[in-house]
Amino acid sequence: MRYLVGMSETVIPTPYEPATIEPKWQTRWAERGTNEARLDTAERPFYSLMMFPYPSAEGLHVGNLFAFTGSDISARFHRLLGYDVFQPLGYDAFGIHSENYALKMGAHPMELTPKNVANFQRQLERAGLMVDWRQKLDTSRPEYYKWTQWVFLQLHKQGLAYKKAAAVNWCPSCKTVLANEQVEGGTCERCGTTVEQRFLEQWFFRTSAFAERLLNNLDWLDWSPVTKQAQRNWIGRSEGAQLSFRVSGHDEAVRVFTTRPDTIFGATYLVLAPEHPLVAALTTDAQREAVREYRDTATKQDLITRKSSKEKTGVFTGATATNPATGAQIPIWIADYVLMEYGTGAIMAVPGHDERDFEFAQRFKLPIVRVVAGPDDAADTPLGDAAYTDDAQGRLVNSGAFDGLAVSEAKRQVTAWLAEGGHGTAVTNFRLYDWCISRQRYWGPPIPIIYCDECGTVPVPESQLPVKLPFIPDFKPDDSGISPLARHEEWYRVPCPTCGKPARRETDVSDTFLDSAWYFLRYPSAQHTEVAFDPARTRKWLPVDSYIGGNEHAVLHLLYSRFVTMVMKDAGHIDFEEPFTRFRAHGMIIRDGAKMSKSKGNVINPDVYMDEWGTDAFRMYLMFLGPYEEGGDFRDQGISGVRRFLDRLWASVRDVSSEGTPDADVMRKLHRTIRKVGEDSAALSYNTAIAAMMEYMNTVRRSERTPHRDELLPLVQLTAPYAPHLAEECWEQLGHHTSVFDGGWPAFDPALLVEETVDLVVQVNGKLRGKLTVPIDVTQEAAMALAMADAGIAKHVTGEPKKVIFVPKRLLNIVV
RNA sequence: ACCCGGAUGGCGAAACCGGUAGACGCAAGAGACUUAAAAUCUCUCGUCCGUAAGGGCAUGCGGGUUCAAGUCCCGCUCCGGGUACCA
Repeated sequence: MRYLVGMSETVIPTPYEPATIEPKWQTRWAERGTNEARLDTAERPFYSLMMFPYPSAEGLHVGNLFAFTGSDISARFHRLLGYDVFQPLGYDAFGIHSENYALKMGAHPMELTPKNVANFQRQLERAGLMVDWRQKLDTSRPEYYKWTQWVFLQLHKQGLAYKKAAAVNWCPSCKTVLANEQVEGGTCERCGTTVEQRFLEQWFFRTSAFAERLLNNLDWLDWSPVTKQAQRNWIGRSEGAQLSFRVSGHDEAVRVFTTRPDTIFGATYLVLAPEHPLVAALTTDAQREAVREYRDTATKQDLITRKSSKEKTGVFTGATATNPATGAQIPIWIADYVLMEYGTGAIMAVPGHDERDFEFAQRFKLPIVRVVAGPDDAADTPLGDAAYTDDAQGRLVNSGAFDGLAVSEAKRQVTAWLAEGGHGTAVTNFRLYDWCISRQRYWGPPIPIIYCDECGTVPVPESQLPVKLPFIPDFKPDDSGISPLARHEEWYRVPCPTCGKPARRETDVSDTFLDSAWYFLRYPSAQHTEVAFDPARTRKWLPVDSYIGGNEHAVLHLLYSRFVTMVMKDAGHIDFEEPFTRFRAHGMIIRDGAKMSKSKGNVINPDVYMDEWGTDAFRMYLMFLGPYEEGGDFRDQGISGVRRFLDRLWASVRDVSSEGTPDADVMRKLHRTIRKVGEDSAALSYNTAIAAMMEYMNTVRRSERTPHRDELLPLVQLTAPYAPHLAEECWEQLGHHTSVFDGGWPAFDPALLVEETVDLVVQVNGKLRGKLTVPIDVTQEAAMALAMADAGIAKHVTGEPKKVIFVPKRLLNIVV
């Protein structure tokens, strides 16, 4: 350090003051349009997307900032690599979150939301993100939801939007229908109230028709494996057979889905879901009363009791069916452990080889037959107190001609045999169901449909969009189960667009997930008023090159976005069917080992930390506290280390000299650091990239010389994605007049990475006994000779070595 | 129950393909500077035995493979997330 406090020269070190330089650069970026992408003329477009927040009144959460910063670093890094990076951001402002908050505060969402958005905007601008704010979106603005409604109409046009009465999850507290995804363990995801069943006419999208395609494309998408796995599980493909059981004395057959057609010889009864349409027809007079009673309890019961009680219940219908394999008459039962929503709503029960059927059969004293034997079982080995479900080892028994076959082979042969006899076919079944998009709420885009007595269901003509959400003071839902809009005749009474006769609007609004299922298509064209997305812009920027977000959206948002994109492709609006080429799931920030929540009082207000430490230090700390894709534990003390690094960088840049030549050892370390930080930044290993920069900073300072300009300038560039304000300021200090982000990424010189010597580890019997500094290309013989010349090593080697393992550049292991 | 993750010093964490376990940072201790404190700088810092040299033990637990295991295999325990009677 050369702070000469004397008469001739006084250099007063300027301390690093984020409070001064951060606003300075934010203003300058805005003035110069630094963060704006060349939307029409970009040569190497790179679309960097982060999940947009819903603007809560609490303001920006650290979790948001953690997510955004990680994406921002990736975007800035790509820009430095020479890409034209477009990084937009907006607000997912519609939806139950916002509406519930307004209800709680006694405010109106139409007034509250803009305030929350403004607050978020203020916080986000502080965060120093490289966002092109010209393209900002707000899903609750008519300019946006006009096109959300347009998206609905495209689906409707293709027959992919339909209406049906469905049992829905009804939250008596939120007074609304919930998607299955919003129900957690039978309770409302938002308020924890026990969910009930109700029947309502709902709009659905045919997501299930895309199940196979949604599944197959996962094979080639560059996504985080965890996210792909979550989607695969959600789509839930299973192969099996659909089989028919003829009902004795009736024309009907009961169709069942099974993944174990090989066990049909052990099917000793059938079970229908209580809601199954055949129940009434099959039930015998003697059983009618018992069945009616059971059915009533089951269907009226709320979902939590029905699904959480493991105890099996059911009732006999009095009817029997023929097992097509054995010819036996088997009883038909109804039980609520069979779900109407999955498969055919009916099963063949094989108690010997299915745990649930086993339990049920025991309870109701139904016959249990073994048709699969394990390697240690004989055909008549009793099953004991559990079903035998091992399909990898089992072989068929008591199954006529199929005895002895392994399960997988038996599945094929039995299915073929049954198909020949006209009893069924092989089918693939999916767990994925259609997406219910109706919400009986206020704060969402009205579904653009009109009901006319003459013309039926009429889509609102595109020219009449948007169907504006009116300002109504009584937006609160009530338990009538209808939308608040249905109380406003002046709004819903409209002439039919086709015949002009009096008609009425659909009063439901659509699910928030529809808003976010296409927003990435809108960003590049956010200012276009005539189209949802401009064809040229879309061709240039989409699909998204990099999408980073939380894995909590693995199955809903990401799946719906993929679905909508496929539909748009099929409709000819775009020429790709997968919206996100690369997706990475980031981790979650916890505090003191627990998720942050208001009730635990461990919530972090980013403003406080940005005030105290500066935005750059806060950003960098968030990235340093753990692996980005795993998250980490937030600790207040941890920030000081990152801030110290920035202080040191600042001080070194102040001290820098252009005279003389840089230190050769420092330069070697520098080039290794450039390579490491580049690789780690690309891989989202931000914590180790930062560690490498710190290490290099230490090297520079420990050389105890005035740092040379060439030693520090590249470090400033490496730091830029992480601490953009500081980097800009240092870059300017070092004599530049344009943005550091237009200065490129430093290249490393491979020649400087070549090592001449290496530390060779010497082990005796696998134990570390010494280290030798040897030429990089040392031979085994030479290394051995050097090792034996080292007394500390030689004393462990008694007699002739039995074996010597030599790994060049790494180690020598002498086995005695 | 099932499907994913994860478990490494006092703490957050590193460790490419099996090859020096603990990089980087926090906290702590000692020292320098200071009237003093803060800040800054330097050093120490897994653990046990030993004055030291040196040696033993250590990556949730128990086995195994290997010259060599945090890393691979088998069997568990605990924690986090997701799904949940999916036939």
